[in-house]
Amino acid sequence: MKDPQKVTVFPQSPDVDAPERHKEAFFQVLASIPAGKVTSYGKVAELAGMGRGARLVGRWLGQLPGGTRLPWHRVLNSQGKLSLPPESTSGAEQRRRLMAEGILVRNGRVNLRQHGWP
DNA sequence: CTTATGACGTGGT
DNA sequence: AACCACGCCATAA
Repeated sequence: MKDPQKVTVFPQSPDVDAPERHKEAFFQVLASIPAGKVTSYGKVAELAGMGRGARLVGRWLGQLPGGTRLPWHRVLNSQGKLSLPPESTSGAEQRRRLMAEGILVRNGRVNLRQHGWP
């Protein structure tokens, strides 16, 4: 328990600190995506036990600090397409990083058959 | 309290 | 492949 104050006396209280666990799991999953591989927002959510939290994963990725070491660039949509605008700074950076890991990006998309993880 | 808004996903045209 | 309509869900307005 992170905060003893939140330990409720009500047996059926809502799980109020689920978001904290989710974020924790989210970081762990993100950090475990191997170089040279990619996964999807939905898959990250699933692996982190967030259910249908794909959009939330996207939000959190966008909030990562600029200098993070976490491989945010290895997360694409379920079709293997980069969701970041290709002309944007971050979009170009994502493409650059993927290519640098030996992942071919053609028309803003990568081959999941080849680089999909898990 | 309602609407709008997404680094989303799925299913149908 | 491209588009669209919904569903989803936390946040913002």
